[in-house]
Amino acid sequence: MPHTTAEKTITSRDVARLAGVSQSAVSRAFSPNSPLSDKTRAHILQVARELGYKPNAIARSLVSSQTRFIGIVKGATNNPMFSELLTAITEEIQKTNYQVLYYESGPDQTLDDILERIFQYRVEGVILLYANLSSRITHNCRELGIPVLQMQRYSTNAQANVVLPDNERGVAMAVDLFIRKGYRSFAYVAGEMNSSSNLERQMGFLNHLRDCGVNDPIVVQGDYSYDSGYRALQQIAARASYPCGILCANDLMGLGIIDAAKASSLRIPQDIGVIGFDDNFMSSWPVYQLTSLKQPTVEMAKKGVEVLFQSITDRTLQPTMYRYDFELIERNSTNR
Amino acid sequence: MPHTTAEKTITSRDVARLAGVSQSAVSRAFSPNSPLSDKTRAHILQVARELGYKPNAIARSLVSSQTRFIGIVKGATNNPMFSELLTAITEEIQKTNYQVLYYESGPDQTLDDILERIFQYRVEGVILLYANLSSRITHNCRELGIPVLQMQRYSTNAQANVVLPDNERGVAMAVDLFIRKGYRSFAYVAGEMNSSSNLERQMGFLNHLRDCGVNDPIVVQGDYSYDSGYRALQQIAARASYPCGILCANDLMGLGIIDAAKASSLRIPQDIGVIGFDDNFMSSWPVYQLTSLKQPTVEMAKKGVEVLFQSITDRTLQPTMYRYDFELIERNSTNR
DNA sequence: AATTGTTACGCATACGTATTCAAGCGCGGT
DNA sequence: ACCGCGCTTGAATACGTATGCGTAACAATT
Repeated sequence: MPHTTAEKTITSRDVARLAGVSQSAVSRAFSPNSPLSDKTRAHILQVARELGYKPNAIARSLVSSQTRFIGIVKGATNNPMFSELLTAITEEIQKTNYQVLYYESGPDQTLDDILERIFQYRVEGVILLYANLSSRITHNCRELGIPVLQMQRYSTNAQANVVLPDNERGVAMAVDLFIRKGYRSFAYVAGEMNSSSNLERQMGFLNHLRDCGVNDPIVVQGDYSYDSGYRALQQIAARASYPCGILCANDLMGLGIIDAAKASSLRIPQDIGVIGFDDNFMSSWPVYQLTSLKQPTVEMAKKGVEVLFQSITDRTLQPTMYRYDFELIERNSTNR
Repeated sequence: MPHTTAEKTITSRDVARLAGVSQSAVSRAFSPNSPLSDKTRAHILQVARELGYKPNAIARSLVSSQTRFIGIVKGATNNPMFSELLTAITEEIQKTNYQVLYYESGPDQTLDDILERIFQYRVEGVILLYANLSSRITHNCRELGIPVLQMQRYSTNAQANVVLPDNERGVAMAVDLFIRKGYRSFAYVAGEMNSSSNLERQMGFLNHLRDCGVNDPIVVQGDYSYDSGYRALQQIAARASYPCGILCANDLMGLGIIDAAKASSLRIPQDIGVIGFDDNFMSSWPVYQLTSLKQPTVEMAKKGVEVLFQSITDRTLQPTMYRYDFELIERNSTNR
């Protein structure tokens, strides 16, 4: 398609002509470590500014075969923690000279389309921001030699860098707190079944309880949503003995539990104690005061980006996994 | 920097050689409307698949001077509505053959950096996703002829396309509901002062109240946060007569109001009625049941993207503004 | 003054694709 | 048999930049 505007784009040649130097000099003027005398560099930059010249990153990408694109693919979720992560990761990438190509992954069918874009735009690294999707993107990216970072998702056959919380130690902290506070019966409200976080948390919870001599915790299937937490309480109430410690695979369900408990005139924290994951901003609100296991999201974002860049720089590097400790934020929901 | 991997990148020439055609034929094979016999096209695509060839979008951009990038700049906020908007807009763009370059705008100093990236990567259109930042990006983009879409933010000198809710009619609906339900005194909890949404809502509320013969509503300054809403109630309680209808510039503050009211043993909706904006997902939770003015975010995202693309296609087009009606979601917080 | 070492800079080319132009081809109409 | 037309295709070029290589300029050393 032809240019519809009459404006001519200003190239390094235009600057060169006006500055009385060669095009290469202009190019070097914009590459800090290129050999060029301070004097001419200053002159060129001056002329460039007057002309309103901006280097064309696309052309640069073509010749250097470095696009400086990082693809971020985020799954559908309304858990605010993923938005937090997105923000933290993006800010981290913005500190470098890389750009974020952002993709929203809806139902599975869209994955092929996203993959196509990632390949065609020669994205140098991919960050996966969801806990419960297939690992197809990881697979295909690896096939093409594109380094991958998975946040919040464990892979056994991981050909990807992985940054996630230490769920096992997290649930241990939760169990210990429950026991220390005198809760004697236990329940787990599960998140989506194909979520690796949920799997680890559920297994860890049951295992650690067994180690503590508890063999019959109630397990209710939820789906990470507030509503599923709300409904879960009714199932728990039907079978629980009190005081009962309820661990939820995320905060949203924990908040649902609390509201349902109030509606059932179960007392928190006397009759039931609740612990969630992720420390959503709502959890600190006075009506909730939900005890939560908080991930060091900013720290994890930093590490993830760092590791991904290492993989990009050194393509022979083996993918690695980093576990981060939760911080247990004690609030009223366990304050017996 | 030289390639660190030994893998050679596969180009259209490689495909051409193996398929026994010219490079131009390969190029045409991947452009649906280019003249090429079905037979050779099929053959080329077949060979391309075998070789694992993917067209290089960067090179394509260079020659066609169409990057197919849309820049999205999102402001710092933890209002979930902006995440919703981001999702909706991104999905809409993904239906086209454009890519999203995503930027997170922190404090004002980062704007220059973001602008630099937008220009250097030859972004074809920019979407601004915040209500309370300066219009510097809009200005600079217009100078360079880049079309801009502002969501949620009105500009008087708007050289930008603008999509936002009809705040005036929204507050009118709120006032009418309050009056119909019998609230006789009124208060407004303001959002950040440099937010255009807040300005319109505040002015509209006061004006429409005056039209209804109410001249002395209480106005409390908040900052869109839950906490500021919580604190606002105390100031309102000190001066209000009951029943009092409180309009909040967003839901988060409304939720704060509700929690604070409960703590002060003020009854909702008998003593005070609360209406917020944006219908956050928390607002429908049973403990809150906050009446809210909901924006048709998906519809607005669609229109915004559509308008932006029109501006990109026809650069002579004058920027336009679109107002969308709120939907009043009545819940218990006004159910006197 | 001659030599060496160092820095500054221009020339030419390459990156991978889209597109213009012209050529080749088959085919039907006069 | 000739011309003209539509359809395919290839050759050549352009997009805007980075960079290897060679040379010129200049400083430092003998």
